[in-house]
Amino acid sequence: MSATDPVTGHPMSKQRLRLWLHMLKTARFVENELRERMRVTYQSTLPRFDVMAMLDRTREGLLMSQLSQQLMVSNGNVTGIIDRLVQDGYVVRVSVKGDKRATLVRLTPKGIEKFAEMAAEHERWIDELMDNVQDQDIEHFIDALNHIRKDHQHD
Amino acid sequence: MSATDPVTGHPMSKQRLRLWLHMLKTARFVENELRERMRVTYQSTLPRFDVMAMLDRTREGLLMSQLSQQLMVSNGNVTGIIDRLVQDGYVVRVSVKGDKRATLVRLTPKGIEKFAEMAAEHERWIDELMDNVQDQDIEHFIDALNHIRKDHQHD
DNA sequence: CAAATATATTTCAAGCCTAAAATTTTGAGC
DNA sequence: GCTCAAAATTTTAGGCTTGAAATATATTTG
Repeated sequence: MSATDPVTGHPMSKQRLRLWLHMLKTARFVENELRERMRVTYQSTLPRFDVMAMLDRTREGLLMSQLSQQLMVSNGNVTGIIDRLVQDGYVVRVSVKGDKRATLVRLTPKGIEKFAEMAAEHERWIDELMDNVQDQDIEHFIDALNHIRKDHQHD
Repeated sequence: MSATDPVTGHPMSKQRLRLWLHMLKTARFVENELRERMRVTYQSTLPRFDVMAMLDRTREGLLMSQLSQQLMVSNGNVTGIIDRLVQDGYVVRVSVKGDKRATLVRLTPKGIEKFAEMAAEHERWIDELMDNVQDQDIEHFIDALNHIRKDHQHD
């Protein structure tokens, strides 16, 4: 039916499935930790943090469609998250002159300041959660991850 | 403040953050693909598949609390997913004699059959999505993943 | 045994997420 | 200018997810 591992004789698909399950479990573990810390420390969420991170990298602002594309989430989803960030005063919607359909979304000064604080803490959390991963491993690890998406995605 | 990489001079925390972002992106990509295929092919979802996979491994059934613990999701969450699986006739709730608080959850014959079909297809999907990952890499990859959870979790 | 505490589960409110439909605006082709 | 397809966004319905409160039962302790 398909390729088998020359050493173990197991089908490759079983190995890849095992890899995927481990990856899922690890990602879930880290995400659960980060979510909880975001909640307790900042009364915020990971999706909100992700959106703010994108906006922080492009201070001129981003279109709703650019946001959802970059974050790999649906359009409608971003609408709700931005609604709440606007309510909290971290983000503003700015109309795009020349195209009444589009909306530009930007961090407010308050949002920029808050994000800086959160990002620094977020980085410390990751550093702590991953303190078992040593530098020489990291590049190989990232290579392997990119390998998975190669041929499928173009970012 | 913290350790720096001897080669690049960058703080380790930046490297780890980069690793985490790549991992998140890759996991999200695979999950999005799988979700879509589950939806189109089986009119089902990944969370339902995960629950059925757990139940398939323990045919005598599992307690709600065991399910939520193993899957690393909340109690209330599992309640809803089981509700829908019961509606579809894939799962039954069985009362535990000797403890009226607890509920055992089991796959029905229909559920067992359906899961076998879905699992086979699921494995093929993973195999296809990860066809860039070769066998010699996989064990290192899994090691690195487990390294992250080490000292934090005990499963 | 009664009271308090712990355990198993469900319910609830709120946020996240998706696909699909609806809305509004833009841009081509006529 | 009109018509129609494409584009940007929001809305909607339904499922997933959480933490916290509620419910019911079991166990421990005084």
